[in-house]
Amino acid sequence: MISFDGFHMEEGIPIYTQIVLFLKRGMVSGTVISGDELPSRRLLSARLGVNPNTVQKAYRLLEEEGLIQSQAGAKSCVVVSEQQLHGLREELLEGDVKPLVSAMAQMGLSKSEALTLVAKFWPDEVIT
Amino acid sequence: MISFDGFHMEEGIPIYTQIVLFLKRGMVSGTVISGDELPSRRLLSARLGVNPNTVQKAYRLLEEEGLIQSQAGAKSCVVVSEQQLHGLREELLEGDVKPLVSAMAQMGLSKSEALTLVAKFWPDEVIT
Amino acid sequence: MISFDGFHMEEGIPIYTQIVLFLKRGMVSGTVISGDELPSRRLLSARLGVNPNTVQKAYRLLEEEGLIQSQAGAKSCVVVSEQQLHGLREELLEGDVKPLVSAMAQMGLSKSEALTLVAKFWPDEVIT
Amino acid sequence: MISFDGFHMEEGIPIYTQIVLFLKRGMVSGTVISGDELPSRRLLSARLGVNPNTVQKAYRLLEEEGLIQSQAGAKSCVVVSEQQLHGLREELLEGDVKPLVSAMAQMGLSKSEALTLVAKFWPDEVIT
DNA sequence: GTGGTCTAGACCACC
DNA sequence: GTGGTCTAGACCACG
Repeated sequence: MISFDGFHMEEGIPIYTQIVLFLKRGMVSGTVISGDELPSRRLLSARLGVNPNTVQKAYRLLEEEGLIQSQAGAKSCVVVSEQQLHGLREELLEGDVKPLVSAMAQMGLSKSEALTLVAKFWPDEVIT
Repeated sequence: MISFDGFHMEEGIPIYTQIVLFLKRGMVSGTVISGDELPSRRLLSARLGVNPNTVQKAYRLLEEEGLIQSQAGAKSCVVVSEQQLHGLREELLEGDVKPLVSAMAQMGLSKSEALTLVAKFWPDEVIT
Repeated sequence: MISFDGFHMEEGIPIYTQIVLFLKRGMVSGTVISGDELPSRRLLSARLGVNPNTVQKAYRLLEEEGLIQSQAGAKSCVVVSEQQLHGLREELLEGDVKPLVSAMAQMGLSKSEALTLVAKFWPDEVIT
Repeated sequence: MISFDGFHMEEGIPIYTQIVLFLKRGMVSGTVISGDELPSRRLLSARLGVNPNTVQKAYRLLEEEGLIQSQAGAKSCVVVSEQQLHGLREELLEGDVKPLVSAMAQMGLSKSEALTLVAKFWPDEVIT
């Protein structure tokens, strides 16, 4: 069962989009792999404090992309190919980094200032 | 008169929010300073291809934050204190960098991988 | 044992409702009479290709209307009085004919056009 | 502006389906013709006592069938070709008459009994 | 004022 | 218990 530890809601972005992104990022990072079971609509909606339909919409979008499979009465589970993973990685990096770079450039930051800032906000590396 | 060169719309974010952010970023970067005149609602809406009401909403929000002043029959203009600028800078950096760091960490990237990526996406420095 | 020959599912109407209607119509037509045994939930669900719970719900509704009787460990059977039959007939005819008449009137058909259409769709009379 | 006089809700059928059917029947009858304006989502939802989204769903389905056109900020209006009208007529008659015939046949009525019943329920012809 | 989207709660059929 | 659908209310961008 996929845990949603580390998930935190962000204002201004549709919740179902945040759920979709969280799972896609997990797939790219390898913490979410093919065969993993997704929490049910009810369980996750209770966990996140949102409506079951919001979770359902996220799952439906992922299913339309072919990243998960759902069957009535059975648990939904992840089914993602290596090829899809590669595409996902590109898609996510573009979507995350480009707006940041655009915003920082608009704020007049130089490349080195930007890198320093990102480094500053990066959480302390944990030795595991 | 403030130019909106470099402004480009992004899907999924309310347009008035994008206008507000563009102006705030300009203030932080120093390209938008106290006393600068804002284009009229009609002019800017035509320039951006959006509805005048959308521009109006952006201006209203900025005025409520005390960053611009509007008077009937006169051009709106920027009025931002040094103190406000400092707060703005923190607010914007937090809002831009934190989600990126969060997203990249979720994707399993290390700090150095993230920095390399940001550097890769940074536009070539222009000698002006 | 009541046969469900001639039963066919219709989309957009709850299945349990269709089962209830099928049996009520059989009672009105005389093909289902007091004392007739109903197929077990398991048997009928297999026969119709639906879930046993769906059959159970249909049987429960009929029992609440006093049209059938169920006893633990025994076959359910039909128990319907002459008075109930009369009421059923009115209820079903109203429920079936009124919407049709309403729909056809909305479509601008005259009474005679409507009758011709019904006649046209009526299956060929079978000599038995 | 299309009037919804004569519309009455029926239990057990999705409301948006009833709205779609009402309009389709109007098109077939000629009371709803190309160019007619539809009431706005808000107006009709208030008129019928339902949620604006329910009306919107009906309108969206009709638009996907190419029977009406919607534009943000403008009234939705009917655009239906002669060819579509012919197909609509067949579709509606099938959908209305077939279930009735099926139901009456299940109740053991003969063709002539059925016709008599339909005639009996038909509203008195009005001389206009 | 218009239509479009997001979030929400209840019900249904099914395992 | 599961996923799917219908109805509902608030917000957004737009004319």
